[in-house]
Amino acid sequence: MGIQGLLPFLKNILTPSHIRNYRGCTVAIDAYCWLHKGAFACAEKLAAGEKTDMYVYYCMKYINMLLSYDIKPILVLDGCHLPSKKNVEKKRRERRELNRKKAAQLLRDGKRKEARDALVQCIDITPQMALELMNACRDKGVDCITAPYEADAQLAYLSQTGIAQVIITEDSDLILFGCHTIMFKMDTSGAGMLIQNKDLNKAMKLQDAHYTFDKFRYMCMLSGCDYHANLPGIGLSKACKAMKLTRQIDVRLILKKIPMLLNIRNLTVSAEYIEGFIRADNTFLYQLVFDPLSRKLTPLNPYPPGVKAEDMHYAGPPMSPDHAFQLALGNMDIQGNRIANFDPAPRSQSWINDTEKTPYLLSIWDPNYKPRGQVPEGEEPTRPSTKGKEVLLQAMGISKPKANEQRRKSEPPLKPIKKGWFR
DNA sequence: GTTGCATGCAGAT
DNA sequence: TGCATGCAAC
Ligand SMILES: [Mn+2]
Repeated sequence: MGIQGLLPFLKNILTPSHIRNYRGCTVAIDAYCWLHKGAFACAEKLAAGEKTDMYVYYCMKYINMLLSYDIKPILVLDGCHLPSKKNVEKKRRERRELNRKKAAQLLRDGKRKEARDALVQCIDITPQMALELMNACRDKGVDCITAPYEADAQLAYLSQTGIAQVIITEDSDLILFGCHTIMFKMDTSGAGMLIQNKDLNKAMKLQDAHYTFDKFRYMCMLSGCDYHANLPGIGLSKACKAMKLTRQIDVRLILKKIPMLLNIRNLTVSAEYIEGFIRADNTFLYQLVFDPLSRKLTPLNPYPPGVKAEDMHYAGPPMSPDHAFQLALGNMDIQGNRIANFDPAPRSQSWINDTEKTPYLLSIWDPNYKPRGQVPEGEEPTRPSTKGKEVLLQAMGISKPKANEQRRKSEPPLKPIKKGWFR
């Protein structure tokens, strides 16, 4: 459910943009956003259990648009359920169940229109539906990766490692996870609203010297997040005020001072609240993700000294490397059943000609793949200006290059990757 | 002004 | 997977 009211809170730094500004770049997609919207196009059939692939076509409409702008899409899907999110998932299940019953009653009353509206609210995206979309994408040479846990953290990892220059989502949580550049509300034409991590201090109206990304994240968490409730009566505005008033950096001390900072007498911050807050913070910082290059599980950010994955089961219980890899490829469902036999190896044959100069256009599973890196200062890139569509498609193993295509010289390297440089 | 909660909604004909 | 909006209450 993200952070309630965060996007309106950030309206000052949300800028209209178009995905064509990222020609030649890689864009990672929060696939379940599209899947859920696409499922509305065929809600009756899905609810009735009939076969339909209308939701696949809905998503491919976006994919094809991205390809038409010479953009390399990476589809990112949600994986296993996160212990930290137990409450939220329970709420969602109850909501779907409520709507299922409501639909049945309305149908008995003969109110077909209302019944359909309720029915629409109880459909769920199954792993089989996600697999159908992955197959359709792979037929077009589009990379897919299933996160070990939340797609949120996986997308942030792709952003921070310079694999993806833009993240496409509808979920405000992605901002807290530390993505550099996010496009919200992108329509089928490619228009959307862009937000950049480097602008967050402006939204809080804090000077650079006093701003830290930690403060921003604490502000959001104080107003309530999927992993932890807010303090009663505290929303984004008051949380922002509190974070502006303190120069403290210790989370525990900040939390204890909240009633004083906001001058709220009958507000107590229990020890349980503080410990829950820290677990939630660790879930944002250290949730397990899958690194496609090393093909291993890794925390989104490096653990502090002395901390191990076993210490943070709530941020994703560790799983075996092979399990994580097969899950990432979409070959294994979250229960551990084998559901496909996709082998990324053959794709490395698409390593030809100009892809030596653009290894970031290869499949992320290709041994020769290299991330493109960060766009300097988070600006919308103007390079490469006219790299032909043929190069991208060719690199992705789709079409042949034109015989007399004019070639640009190799581009200067972009800013090297430096994880966490913005903190 | 800010929060809390209930309600409606996402596509396509 | 999520957001927007309206309105009552503090
Ligand atoms: Mn989320």
